[in-house]
Amino acid sequence: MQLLWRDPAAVPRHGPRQGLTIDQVVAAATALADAEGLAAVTMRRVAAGLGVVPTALYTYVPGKAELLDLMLDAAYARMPRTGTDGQPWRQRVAAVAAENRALFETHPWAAAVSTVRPPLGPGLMAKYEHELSALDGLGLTDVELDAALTHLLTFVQAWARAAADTRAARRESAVDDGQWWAAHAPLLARVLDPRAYPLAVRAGTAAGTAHGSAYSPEHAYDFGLRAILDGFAALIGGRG
Amino acid sequence: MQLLWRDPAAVPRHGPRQGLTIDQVVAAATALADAEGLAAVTMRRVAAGLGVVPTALYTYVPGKAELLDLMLDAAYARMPRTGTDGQPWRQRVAAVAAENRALFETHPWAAAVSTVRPPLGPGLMAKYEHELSALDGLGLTDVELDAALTHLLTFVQAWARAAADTRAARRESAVDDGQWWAAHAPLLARVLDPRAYPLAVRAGTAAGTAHGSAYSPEHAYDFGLRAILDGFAALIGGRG
DNA sequence: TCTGAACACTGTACAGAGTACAACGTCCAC
DNA sequence: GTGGACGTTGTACTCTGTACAGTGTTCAGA
Repeated sequence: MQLLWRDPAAVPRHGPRQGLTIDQVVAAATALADAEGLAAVTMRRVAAGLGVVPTALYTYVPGKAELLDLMLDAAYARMPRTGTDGQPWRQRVAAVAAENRALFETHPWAAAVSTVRPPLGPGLMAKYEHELSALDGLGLTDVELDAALTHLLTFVQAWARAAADTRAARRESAVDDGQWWAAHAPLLARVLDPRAYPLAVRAGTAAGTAHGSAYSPEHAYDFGLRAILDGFAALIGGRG
Repeated sequence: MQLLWRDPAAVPRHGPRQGLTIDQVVAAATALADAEGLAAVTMRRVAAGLGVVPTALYTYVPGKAELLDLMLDAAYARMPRTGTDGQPWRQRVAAVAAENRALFETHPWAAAVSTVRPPLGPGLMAKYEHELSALDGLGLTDVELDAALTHLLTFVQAWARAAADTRAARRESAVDDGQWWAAHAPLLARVLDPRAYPLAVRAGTAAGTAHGSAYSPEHAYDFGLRAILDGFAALIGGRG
């Protein structure tokens, strides 16, 4: 908490000066995560990138978990915030979703870090304030405001995780979808009996041929966002 | 794949008989995950529970990832499936959500394992077939059917992850919400200026006092499920 | 019935993770 | 000037997944 807000009360008076700053540590870790994924962010590698021994980082940060918190709050702080005053509410909410989607596209690791007991820092606060403003003025109660935003953000994060997993699976399996299908076709043909699973085979085939693969992040995002907007519309409209 | 379907073509003819079965291995790993969480599922501990050396497991399973796939498919297969024929569609869909919620409550680890390129085994197929049937007959296209189910399941899984994280945070932080709040109150009061973050402070306070904590899984589930059902209603109704 | 290949299982080993701990050197307040 | 506080380092520990060589067991074919 003190770290997140860069509390001046936490800086010591005695001793040698620190050779680095917290922001340098956070920036190095973020660069590593952007380039090679969250798994590459080890204390050893972050330290090596800064020309320092691993345990030296522990004077800047109590542990790895706190470092991740700082990375996330800093990423929140850097998010571009679109001005959508005067636009219809559906566009405003869609813009919030798009901003979060963009965050997860520039920082795929951000979708993977846990967000409960979130990093209550300046970046998150600014983000929260901005996103609430997009939902304000629709006649929702404060509690509904918070719940609606939480619902929207949960969706975008879950989608981003799925999309990232899809990319990762595609990359690391070294076989593309066609080869994978070809390799498993004999067993699947024997086992996926349309008589045993009529709906599943029908819907699965339809989705697969429509999207070109079993799961299409693009289609899932469009469908999900539309469903959420319709759900909000019912909540607003139901009030008259 | 062959493992998931217990393909008889994969059993060898020569050599000594195996002292265990795949199902025993999967059951031991599942019991461990249920009791102590996914992090406790290490090859060493699973092996120890079976009275065997860690590397012996590699004759049953190519690696840890495949073991998790098997655990998940087995859990899917064991899910109780409610019969909801004849009920209104909102109840049918709510029942699907409740079944998945129950899965994540008996097996919290299931929410944490990645589900893209999912374990295409008998358990998943039976689950998929059953859940599609709850959404069938509403006039949706096959592609919409799949997308709607994916959307619903994504929500329940994301919710379950958040709920599990909430429980974990509560447990391991050793301080309850009141103590945490008291410890950080001075800094927060200095830093959370209502003039800087008017909406955030207002909505955050409202949500916090309404639920007794910053995030209420129960409320998030009710709100989210309702929003999703309303979204589906718009999709169905918009067709006439 | 005997033999060789196939296989299950064991023990050892390795690289890499987070971080605790003691030692060393630098700087400020008195 | 000096004592104590602090930054940084090197070493070490436990734990992870799993590769690899070795040992013993079992079955198919001669």
